[in-house]
Amino acid sequence: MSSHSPNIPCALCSSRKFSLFSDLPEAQICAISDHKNLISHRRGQILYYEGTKPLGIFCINSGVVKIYKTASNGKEQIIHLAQKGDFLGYAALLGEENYSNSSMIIEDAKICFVPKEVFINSLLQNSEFFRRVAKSLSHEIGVMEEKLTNATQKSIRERLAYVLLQLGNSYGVEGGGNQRIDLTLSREEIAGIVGTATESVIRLLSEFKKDNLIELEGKKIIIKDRRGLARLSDFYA
Amino acid sequence: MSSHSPNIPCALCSSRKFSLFSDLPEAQICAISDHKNLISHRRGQILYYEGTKPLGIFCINSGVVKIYKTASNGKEQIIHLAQKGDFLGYAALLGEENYSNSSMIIEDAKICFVPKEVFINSLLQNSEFFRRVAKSLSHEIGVMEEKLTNATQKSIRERLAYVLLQLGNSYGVEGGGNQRIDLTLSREEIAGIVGTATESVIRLLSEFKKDNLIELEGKKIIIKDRRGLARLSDFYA
DNA sequence: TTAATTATATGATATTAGTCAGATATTTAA
DNA sequence: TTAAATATCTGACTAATATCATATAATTAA
Repeated sequence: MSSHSPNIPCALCSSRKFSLFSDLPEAQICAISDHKNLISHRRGQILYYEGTKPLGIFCINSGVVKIYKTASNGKEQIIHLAQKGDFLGYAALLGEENYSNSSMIIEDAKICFVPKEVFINSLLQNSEFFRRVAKSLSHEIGVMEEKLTNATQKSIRERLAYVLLQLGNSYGVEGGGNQRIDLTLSREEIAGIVGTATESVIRLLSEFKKDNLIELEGKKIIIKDRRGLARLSDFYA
Repeated sequence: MSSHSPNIPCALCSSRKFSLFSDLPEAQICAISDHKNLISHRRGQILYYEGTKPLGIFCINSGVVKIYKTASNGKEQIIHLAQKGDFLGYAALLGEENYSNSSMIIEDAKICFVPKEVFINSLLQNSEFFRRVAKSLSHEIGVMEEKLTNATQKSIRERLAYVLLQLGNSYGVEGGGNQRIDLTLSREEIAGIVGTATESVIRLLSEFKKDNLIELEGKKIIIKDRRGLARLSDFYA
């Protein structure tokens, strides 16, 4: 399923500029580069499972990964979609806990694995790097607070509209005045992001289409009216 | 409203053993001690508001503080109840962002304020301390993931049962085979923790009482049947 | 103490969203 | 290519929970 690719050095990595590694000094980049492992993954592959022990961190070079928890009712709550430049698993590592979530490739990906010791040593040798990692963790907490508040205080319609806008921001491709979400998600996965039933997503997408807010082309969603969605999402920005 | 108390040194602080400061070396304890400020707060007082700039961190010596976000519908989502030994505001500080939430005293409290520079210097001078803070941030992320998943995948009844069990764990006083939650929360605040309407909390509490799971004495809740609540919460532990 | 305010409680109703069932479309595997 | 499996869609129904209204109790202020 997964395959090792030519191990391009971090110094030449095209996604590094998007990542926490972006300003690391030469020496540390080399140390990490020497110990990392670039692996190609196909859609559907699991990167790690909730409850298992983290042995290092993952750094996404390309592709998209969903981070999710499986609820007691069997449904997936998607916490986050991670892409190019994002780090995965460093919270579990720094928290000295097992993974609190699972992760699965949803768009073919190339991902580097950096062993725990190498990553931790980099942090300890470079407090500026440590600060950036802490900053990222802290930011994540604020994001989660926002998600929790939306989940409890907003309707499914509002949340779906908001999710579409966010997907547009992260994966949108402009064209003909519209914005095409260039990411293949099943209705069930969209439901997992919103935190609702698959049928509800299907119904609401039909409704949004009828109201000329979006266009549907199979699994692809094209946003036609961002303002309209923003109004619906109760999120004016 | 608030008053300065005799500025007891951190070295003698009774709540330090519960906090991230617990294993700090003597020299740093003194540095912090020299710059901190112990202030007494009454129920209802605001410690800080969402959107404002953090100037330091708060360390709770005694009392209880609610950390919450105000949703666009005006309702409060309570993120967390903080007590003795808990740190507040360090995520915003390390995230170099304004506060992502507000905090209000709900049980008269004594709280130390440690200025930003003093706290950051301690982190940079002591990487073990920095690691503990990062560990705490990381743990918090896992907790928030769990809360989000519960919010989207569980019913209000399940969530209320679970919240009562948690309040019992944190503020419970055993007696007569029962567990009294020794914390005054309005029904509205409980609704804010669960993420529901006040009337729903009132109704469900009445139902739990009818089913002999709890006892109600004004605002105080006595848990009579932890197993029953655990079963109801769909959380078997 | 009394009045005013606020919190709690309960009923009635409306709305939202979940579940179940069946039809069609799409994807995958033989 | 065809069959099987899976995903999407739609309708009908149900259940959960929010909202609104009103009554009572508790708390606060005059």
